[in-house]
Parts: sequence; C-alpha cells; structure tokens
Amino acid sequence: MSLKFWKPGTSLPEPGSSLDRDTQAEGTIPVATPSSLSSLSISAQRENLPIYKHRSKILYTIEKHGVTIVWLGGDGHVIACTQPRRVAATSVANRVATEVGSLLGDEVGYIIRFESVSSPSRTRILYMTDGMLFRETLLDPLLSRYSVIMLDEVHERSVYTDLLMGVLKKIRRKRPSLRLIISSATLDAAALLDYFNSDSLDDPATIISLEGRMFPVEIAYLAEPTPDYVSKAAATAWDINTHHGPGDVLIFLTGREEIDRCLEELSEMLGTNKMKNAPSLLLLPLHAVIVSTNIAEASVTIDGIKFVVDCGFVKIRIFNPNTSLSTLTTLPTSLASATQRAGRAGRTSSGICYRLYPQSASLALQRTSPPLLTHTDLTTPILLLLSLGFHNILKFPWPTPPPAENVLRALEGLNSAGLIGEDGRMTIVGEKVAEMPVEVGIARMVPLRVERAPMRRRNPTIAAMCSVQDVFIIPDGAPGALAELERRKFTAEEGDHLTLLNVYNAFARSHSSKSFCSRHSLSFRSLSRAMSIRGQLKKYMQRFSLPLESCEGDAKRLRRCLVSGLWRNGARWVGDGSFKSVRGDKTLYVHPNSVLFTRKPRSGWVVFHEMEETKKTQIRILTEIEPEWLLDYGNRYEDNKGSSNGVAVG
DNA sequence: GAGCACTGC
Repeated sequence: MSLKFWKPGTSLPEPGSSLDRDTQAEGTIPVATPSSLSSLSISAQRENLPIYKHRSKILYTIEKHGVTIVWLGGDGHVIACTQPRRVAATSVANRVATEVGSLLGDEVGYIIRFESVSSPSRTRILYMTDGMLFRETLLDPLLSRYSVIMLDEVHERSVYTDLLMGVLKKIRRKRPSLRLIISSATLDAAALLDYFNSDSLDDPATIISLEGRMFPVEIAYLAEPTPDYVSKAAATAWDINTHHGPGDVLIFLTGREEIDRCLEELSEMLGTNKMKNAPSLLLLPLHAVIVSTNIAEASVTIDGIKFVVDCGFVKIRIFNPNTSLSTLTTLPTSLASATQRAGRAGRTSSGICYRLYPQSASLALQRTSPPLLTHTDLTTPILLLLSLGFHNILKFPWPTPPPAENVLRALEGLNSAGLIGEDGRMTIVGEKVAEMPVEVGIARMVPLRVERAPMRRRNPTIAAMCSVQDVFIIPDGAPGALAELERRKFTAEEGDHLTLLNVYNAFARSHSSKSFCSRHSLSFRSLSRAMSIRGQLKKYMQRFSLPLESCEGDAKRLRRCLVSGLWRNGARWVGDGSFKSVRGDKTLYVHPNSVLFTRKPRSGWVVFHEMEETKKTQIRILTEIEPEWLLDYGNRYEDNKGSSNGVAVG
C-alpha cells in the first residue's frame, strides 16, 4: 500500500470535500502496514534527506489522514501536533508552512507559551508544545476543536506528554472519532500501541515509529572499562584528530565540571604538541571539538559531526519523596540515549561513535530512560489532574505509574498547603492555583484571595523572579570578580528575594534594556522571561479580582509574608557558612549565588525557596527572618489541623 | 569560599 501526498504549494482540501486532490500528488512514499492501519511504519531511510524532509513527509500523510477524519467525523477540524520543546514547535511549523505554501499563522501555525502565531478560524495544522495542549484540556476537557492529535517525540516521555497520554486515553472513550497518532523514535512503539488500544475502540490509535538515521554510524567500544572517562574522552578526541580525521568531534559528558576538565586536558595536549610537532596545530582550528552535556542529544543539533565520543553516563534529577529533596545523580544512559547520541555522528555523512565502556557493559543498559513522571516532584502534575476531575489519582491511566510514595507525598503537600481538603477534593484556592500556569510553589507566592495583612504582601514580581534561573551571569576568573561587584549594587541586606526584586525593578526602569543587562552582568533572557511571567501572573490576579498592591519600602511585611508560604523551609545558622533545617535537622549549605553566601544573617534564621542535593545539600534563594515568625505560621497551621504537633525550632 | 543535567506552563 502507498499513501500519496499532495503537491507543496496547493492548499488543503476543505472539510467534507472530496479527496480528488490526490491527483495532484507529486510522489508517493511507501507505507508498510503489517496488519492494519493501527501500526503504521514509515520508512524514510532509502532517501538521503535531512530530518526535516522526513518530518514534513510524515506530516503530509498526516494532513491527508486528518482531512479524511474531518470528512468522516465532522466534530472538529484542527490537527494538533505536539512537541516537548518550544523551538521544535516553531521550527517545524515554519518548515511545514513553507512546504505547503501557507503563510505561517494561516493554515499552518503554532502556539507556545507567550506566543501564538495561529488563526482560530483558519489554522488547520497547529504545532504546539505538549504543555500548551495539556493546558487546553483544563478549559476544554474533550479537546473538541481537534479531529486529529499527534503526539511527537513521545519517546522522550516528558511530563506533559505522559499526562496527555493518560487524558487522551479517557477522551477517546468519550470521543471515539478523535484520531490519535503517536510518534516515537524507539522500540517501545508496541507497548504504546497496547496502552492505547486496550480499550478496543473501532478506530485504533496509530503509532508511527520513525526509523531515523540517515547515514550509517559505526560503533566502537573500549576493550576494558576506564576509571576516568573524562581523561579517556580527551585522549580519544585527540586520537581521532591525529589519526582518523578530518571531521568534527562531539563529546558527551555529564556536567560543567567534567566539561571544563576535559577542555583543560585537550588544551594541555595541544600545548605539548605545539612544541614538538608544529603541523598538528593546524588541524584543530579547522575541525571543531565540541564538549557537551546531553543538551546535544535532542535539544541542540549540530550538523557536520563525524565522530561522537560518548562517556555512557547522564546526570538526572531524582526526587526523594521521603525527604522532599531532589538529588542530581550520575547514572548510566539508556540504550535509547546511547543510540540517539551515536546518531549525532550520522547527520551529514557516515560516522563513528566511540563508547567509553566495554561492549559487555552495553548489554546491561536499560532499554529506555525512565519517564520523568516516575522520578519528579508530583505536586504540580497531581493538582492539574485533580483539576481535570481525576479524583482517584491512583487510578489515573498512567502510561508508566509513578511510585505510590511520590503520589502520596504530593497529596500530603497539597493538603498541608490548603490546596486540597482532607477528602482529597480541591479547595477554592486550590482551583485558582491549578489555573495559574506556573508551578504550585510559585503560584502560592501570588495573592489569590483578599487577605489580611501581611499575607496581602504576596508579590508576583518575586514569584516571577523565583521561577527563572541564572539571573546573574558570573563567569570564571577576573570577569567573574567584576560581575560580582555589579551584583552587589542590587544586594538587599535581607536576602535574595528582595535582591531579586531590586534587580527586576531596575530592569523595568531601564525599559527592558539589553545594554543595561550586559553592563550589570545580568541575563537579558532570564529577565525578559520573568517579565512575561509576571505579566501572566498579574492577568490571573485581575481575573480573580485582586488588586496589585505595591510593597515598596515595606521589606519587613514582605519578609513576614514570605514566611507564610515558606515556613516549612526554615533553617538556623550553625556556623562555617552552614545551616540546619528546621524540619529533619539536616545540614544545609548556602548556594554560592546567594547574597547570604558570604555572611551570617543577623538573626541567625532564614527561609529558603528550594534545596537540592549535589555533592552536598544546598539551599537557594534565602531571606533572613525572625524565628518567632516561623512559630507563628507553624502553630497557625497546626491549629488549623487540630493537631498537637508543634514546630521544632529549638 | 565555590557551582548548575534537561524541559515545560
């Protein structure tokens, strides 16, 4: 069987029209259908085309598919295609618009947070981030304006893609005419097919698995395991360059520290060889060596790589429900990740991937990486599911169920924050928090009801600044010292929350000036993002009819208000730059980016926004407080619960 | 006196 795709440049058929435009097709692509339409495998391997070409071909068939469904179903007419990342949504939309001869935002458009290039009446194919489509289910639980929904890059198992899969499974029971297309790059397509088709609906879901690589990549393993993959990576890159070049090299390591060390070792080798063998110096400037984390695995693509050096490890963040602490841990990659990394060597010609582990070790690798939902804090996802009406969370059709402790911990946290009641149902404040497009911890920093002072001082600017990262740019060495001096200009004695507020206000006064940011060593990107988020938060406050009050010159009230949300995150100074947590009596270290990194708070007490375990447990975004405030809020909470447990602050 | 894997609303 072969499906035709129509000529680029012609417009899409109207719903209900005949499909005679097939006659305009310029070519065909072979489609293997092993049993039925339920498993559609498109082979694009025979043509040496760049990935977008493959993508758009699939999209042609989906457009065709989609139009057919519209014609049959008639209860919607938009084809949605989700992507886990913003850039992917915009760039694929752009490419497809060009190829079908549509103006971007007309027949083909995209929607990502803060940015919509689409027309409600004219757009037929809508690319969007998975998070945006999930948000839409909160407003339209049956997603009734779509006739076809395609989830792309499902193998990445992002939080929103997994949530969408569960929700879509339920939607399809109520709207069997909705056509679902799942696109996954790995071998787990069969499992996904079972997941979706266990309901035995008449119209089964379609799983597309893209056999992607364009050029062959040879895999080479080490004969023996290496005790130091960073040195080995540098040595391998050097070896490639001197004996196997020419060709650009991409090295996968797990983090910044490793990357710095690897680059150092490479430059040392370059220095030594410069002395004794001048000609080899000419090779390096011509051929790049790129040392990267797994950002180069999917998010950033670099063309022209011929050699990949893969250390075989990845750093992931794992949430521990017992301590509510996230830990950054280095673990072996999955087989799927290793394949993905190797594939980076074959984008423009055939290549070689050097894996810095023995072949025997590759047999022990997990097939795929664990879905994010199984090792992340579920507080926000679960509130969203409750808001969608999944009251029995344990029965939600998770594509992969998270550990029960993680679910229980999230429910407990939501209850203690007053967002769900003892019966597990959402409170009025809980409903508002779910509506806000930020994490629960951030939404709670925003005023959500008319309150008495000092709770009234909840501040959307601070909330927005806490939800962006890397506001201060502090490079290594001498420029770092200068940047440090620039940062001091914004420092508030009271701590990081007020310092961030100062930075934001100065940025706003500069009319969001880029040069202001570079003069003061601030990230323009992060501050612009904070500004958009603040705007979004204010919009919700208006919707909830809450006035935005100014907290200028009222630092004390503002700090008290911070305690009302963060009293569980209290800590006491114990000397040598370290603190003890009020809960759990854990030793905490101040993150070097904090203004309290260099000095002891006068009262000896702080609250903090978040903690994370790397080599040691660090706390970020701290504010100095008075210890009685902790007791105040802790007792108030315990009174409300009617429990006798006080808060240990001794 | 020392650091932060990667997304998304």
